[in-house]
Amino acid sequence: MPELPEVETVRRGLQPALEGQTLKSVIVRRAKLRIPFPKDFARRLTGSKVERLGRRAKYLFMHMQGGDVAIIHLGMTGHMTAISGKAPAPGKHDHVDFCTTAGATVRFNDVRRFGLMTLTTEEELETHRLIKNIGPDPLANSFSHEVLSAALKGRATSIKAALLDQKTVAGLGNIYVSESLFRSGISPKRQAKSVQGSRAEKLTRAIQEVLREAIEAGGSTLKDHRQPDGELGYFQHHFRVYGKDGETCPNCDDERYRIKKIVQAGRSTFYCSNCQR
DNA sequence: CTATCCACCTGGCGGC
DNA sequence: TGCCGCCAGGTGGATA
Repeated sequence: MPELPEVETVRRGLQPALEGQTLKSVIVRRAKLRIPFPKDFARRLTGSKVERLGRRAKYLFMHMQGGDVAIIHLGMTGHMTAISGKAPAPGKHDHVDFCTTAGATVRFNDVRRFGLMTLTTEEELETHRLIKNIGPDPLANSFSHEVLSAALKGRATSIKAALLDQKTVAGLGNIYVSESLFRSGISPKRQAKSVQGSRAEKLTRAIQEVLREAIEAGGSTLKDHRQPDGELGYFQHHFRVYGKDGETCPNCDDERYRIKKIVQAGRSTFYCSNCQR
């Protein structure tokens, strides 16, 4: 499911069930997702209070009283559901339950198991191996077109590949890269280093707009994504190019340039060759 | 450093 | 109905 807007939607949706609550039990039903759980994962979290939920790019953080931080990534198909009252029997892909003393259960489900959970501390969060190399979060105050231009400078790879690379900007995935490039009129095939000046400004604006609108819409539900209350996201209805190959472009509407689907770095890209240069 | 390929997993869909 | 290949919102390690 999850690019930045979906993860942010999950964070917001889990706040009522978790923030300020004490974990009565943590049940891990599978020792390993993408990476093994720390052996003391459940023990260290049990009995602690969740101070707040944070997010950096596609990573969700559970900041615990006492200084521990649980790092959670949803991979491709991970989602989290907040259940009030008695939780139903876990299904095949319900890998973890966080149960609070207030009687709520937050359940992590991940069909493909590309997600991960691990533990660190406040002091070591910024230097954690999963976190230390990722680039700026595009919705953070520190992000700007200057930061983006600098990250793209000198890079011969395509702008599509550069934006998917979490070291450039952290949080975009396959959907929102295509949508951002469309909104800024930039071809996904253009060399990253040529996106400078006004192009970088337009792209920065487009990225921020797309992400904000998507969060507002509860993210995009293609298959797996659900908000923690079970609601679907509905930003997929606002896609302009993603998954729309063969349709006419919503901008130029010119029959001669229908939305194209190409493969870059092994991933599909959707764009209009007329509007994006 | 870069680019490419591949592995990690499961499930849904289309074609035969 | 079954089998097969392909595809999917992500990431990171190996390789050249």
